[in-house]
Amino acid sequence: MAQLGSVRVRFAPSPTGELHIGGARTALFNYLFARANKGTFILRIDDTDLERSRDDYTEALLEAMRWLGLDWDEGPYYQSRHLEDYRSEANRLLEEGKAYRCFCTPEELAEGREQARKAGKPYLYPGTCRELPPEKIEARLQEGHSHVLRLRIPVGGETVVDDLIRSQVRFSNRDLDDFIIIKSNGSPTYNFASVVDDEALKITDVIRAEEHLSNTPRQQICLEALGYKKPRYAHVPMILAPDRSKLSKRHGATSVEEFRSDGYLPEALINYMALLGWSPGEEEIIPLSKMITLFSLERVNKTAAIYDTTKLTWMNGQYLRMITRERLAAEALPFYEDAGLLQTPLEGEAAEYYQRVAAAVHDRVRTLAEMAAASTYFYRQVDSYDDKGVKKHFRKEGSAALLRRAADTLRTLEPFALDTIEAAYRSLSEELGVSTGRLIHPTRLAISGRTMGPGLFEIIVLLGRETTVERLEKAALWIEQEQG
RNA sequence: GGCCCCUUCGUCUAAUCGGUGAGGACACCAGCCUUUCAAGCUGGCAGCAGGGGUUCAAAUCCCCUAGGGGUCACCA
Repeated sequence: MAQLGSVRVRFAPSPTGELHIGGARTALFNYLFARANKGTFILRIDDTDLERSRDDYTEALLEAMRWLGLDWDEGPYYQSRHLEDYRSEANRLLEEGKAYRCFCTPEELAEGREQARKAGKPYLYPGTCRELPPEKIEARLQEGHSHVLRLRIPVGGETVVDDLIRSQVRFSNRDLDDFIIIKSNGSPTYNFASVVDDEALKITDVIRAEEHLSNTPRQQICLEALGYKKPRYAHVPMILAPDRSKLSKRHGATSVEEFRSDGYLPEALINYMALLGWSPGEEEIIPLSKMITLFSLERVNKTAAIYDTTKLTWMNGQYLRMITRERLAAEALPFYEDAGLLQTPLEGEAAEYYQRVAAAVHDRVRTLAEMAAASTYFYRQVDSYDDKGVKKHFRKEGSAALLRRAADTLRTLEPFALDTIEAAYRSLSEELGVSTGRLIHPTRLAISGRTMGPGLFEIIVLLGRETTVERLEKAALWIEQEQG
C-alpha cells in the first residue's frame, strides 16, 4: 500500500549548536520510519539564520550522524543555497494578494509587544500594514523604507492539524497573526522556508519534535496559500533534562559528541534513544536492524521523556560485552591514548599486549572511558594502594612475609603460565596453612593497587614474571616501612 | 498571560475494542555463584496526579482541578 506514494522524510537540523540527544532521536525516528517503509531519508540543513549558523556545526552534525550510523539517502541540502526559490514563491503570494509588504519597524513591533505584556494581554501583530493602499506602498518603497513580507491569515475559522501521534489538534485562526515569511534582509523565516523546501523535496511525512506543533497551523495555512499538497505530520514527544526542563548546555552531557567522548558506543546510544518514547513491547536490547522491522509511529507515545544516563550506561555495558574483541580494541584505543597510557600507532608486541589488556578488562566496565581507567596498572607503576584494601589485606599480621613467599615462588616457577601460577598459589597457601584468598587479595593489591579487577592469575600472566615479582617485593617493603 | 500538548513504580515503558494479583527494564536492597569486582541467576521494594461522573465493571470513556512541557521573534 505504501508502494505508490513512497515515503520521503527529512531530518532538518539547524547548524547552531551540537546535535543533542533530542535532535538525534528525531533523526533516528525519521530514519527508522524511512527504512521500515522502504522510503527515502533526507538530510537537510536549515541554515537560513545567517547570524547563528556555523560551518563547523554543520560539519560536526554530519560527523555525528555518520558516527551514529544514520546514513541518509539524499542531501545534505542547504537552505541557504535556495534563497532565490523562497523569494520567488513569496513574490507569487504577494502578487496573488496572499502576502503583503509590512513597513513596521522592529522598534514599533517591540513596543506593541511591550504594551501587550504590560496590559497582560497576548500580543498579535495588529495588521497595521495589512490593508495599505497601493499608492502608500509605492511611496514607502520610493522613500527606501525597508520592509518584510507577511502572510495573510484568514480572519475566521480554524486550522486542524492531523497528527499521526496526537490525532486531530485544533487551532482557532483568531489566535494566529500575520507572521513574517521574508525578513527585511530578504531571507526567509523558518516557517516559510520549511514549507517551501518540504514541497520541493516532496516530503510525505514530517516527523519532528513536539515543539513544532504550535507552529504547524501557520505552516499549513502557508502551504495552502501556496497550493501545495499537505504532508502527514507526526510530532514526537520532547526529551527533557533530569530536572524536567528543556535540554540545554548546563545539563552536562547532552550532545552526541559528548556521549561519544565519554565512551559510549553508537549502537548503545541508538538503542537507548529509540526506547525514549517508543517501545516494541518487552524487549530492551534491540539492534538497529531489528528496530527497523519493529518500528511504527503508532507505537510512539505522547509523553515527554526524561533522559537518564544510568540506563544508557547499563545498556552500553551490554553492548560492550557483545562486540568482537577486534572492534572493542579499536574503539577503546583512543581512550587509552587520551589517558596517556600508550601512543598510537601500536605495533608488534605493544599491539598484542594492548589487545590482551583490553580483553582482560572489558568484562567489568560499562564505558570505553572506564575501560582505560581500569587499565592503568598494566601500563604504569603502582604508586598507591587502595585504602580499604590496605586495611583489609596489608595490615594483617604476616602480610609482608606472605608477599615475599609469593614472590619467591613466582621467581623460579616454570613454566610461567596461567594454570601453573594458579597451581603454585594453591599449593603455597596450603603449605602456609592459609586460605587461598589470604594470598590472593594482598597479591592483587600489591600488583594492581586495587581490590578489584580481572582474575588475579590473568593479571599476573599479563604483567609478566619480572614486573609481578618486583611489585610484590615493593609492596612487602612498603608494608614493613609503614609498620615502622 | 493566550493558545496547544501531556500525566502508569525514582527513571524509561507495557497493559488489542473498559474486566489484569497493573507486566517488563534500569536503579536500589537481599541471596546464590565466586580469588576480588563485574557479569549472570533468584527474590524483594516501588506506580495508575487529585476529584467528580458514565458503567454490573474504569489505568482505559467524559468533565473539572492541579502539575509539567511547548509555543506565541525580522531563531530554527
